[in-house]
Amino acid sequence: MQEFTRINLDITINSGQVFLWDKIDGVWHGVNGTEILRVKQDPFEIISSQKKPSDFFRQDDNMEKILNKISSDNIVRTAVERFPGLRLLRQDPFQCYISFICSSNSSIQNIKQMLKRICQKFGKKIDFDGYEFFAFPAVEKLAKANLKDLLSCGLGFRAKYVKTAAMSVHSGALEFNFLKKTDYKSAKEDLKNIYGIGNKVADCILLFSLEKLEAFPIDRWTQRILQKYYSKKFFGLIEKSLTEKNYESIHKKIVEYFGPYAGYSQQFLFKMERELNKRNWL
DNA sequence: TCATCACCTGGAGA
DNA sequence: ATCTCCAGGTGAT
Repeated sequence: MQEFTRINLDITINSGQVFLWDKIDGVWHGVNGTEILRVKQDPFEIISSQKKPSDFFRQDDNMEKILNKISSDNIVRTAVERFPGLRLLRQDPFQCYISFICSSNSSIQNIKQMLKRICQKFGKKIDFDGYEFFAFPAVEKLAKANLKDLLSCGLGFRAKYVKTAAMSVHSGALEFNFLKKTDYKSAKEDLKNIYGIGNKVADCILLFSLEKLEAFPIDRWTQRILQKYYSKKFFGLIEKSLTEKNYESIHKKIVEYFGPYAGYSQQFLFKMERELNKRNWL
């Protein structure tokens, strides 16, 4: 196996993309929609509870080409050299959608807790690999959930977002399969019409579950990164607050500069900066 | 259009 | 111990 195709599970799973993964007896197990995945590092092996091949790790991406392309930027190249096994993931869209709605103004620990409780309360129990798991709930389950039950999962003010957002999917107002096919800009507009979704959350959903590799989520960390390493390149944009118009013009410049795989660039930069400022966020 | 603020909750630091 | 502050934002004013 070539070095650039080698996926590092620890690094990838601990890169802020997913929240429902645990290492059990040295083997990673995670919830992806209705399936449970069991993933071993060496030799690399993915087993799904649904006994179907999984493309969760985007094994179809041409990493040689992508890494080569994004490495034309020196900072990104450094990050790629440091974390060559980092990958974007291809998540179940509904789970990703709800996960990042829950992420607003919260910490990773807290997000994990909320999502775990949501699964336990609303998801189907699955026995797999000798362990007990809870799948991510069906759309209908969350769309019809009581606000009270959602609150008991620790969602707080996000409970109403989750309920409403699930209803939008259930009613057919929002269609993930359509968003996958349509272009970045219009998919993003559709997502942002959902109660509880702004620019940052929309970009996470687009990048992590809807095949939009040019999405570049800008949060506090990304802002810090842009200010630290790219203040000259994006002069006049990043020191302002992230207003609606400003976010859009930054993103435009970002795609101009980082290219069509800007989302991959973001993931590497993000990982490097988080690691640099490492505290207790695992 | 733009800045400020409240918001559930849990953990860290004073 | 109790309090304040803040965390990978969003919506309302």
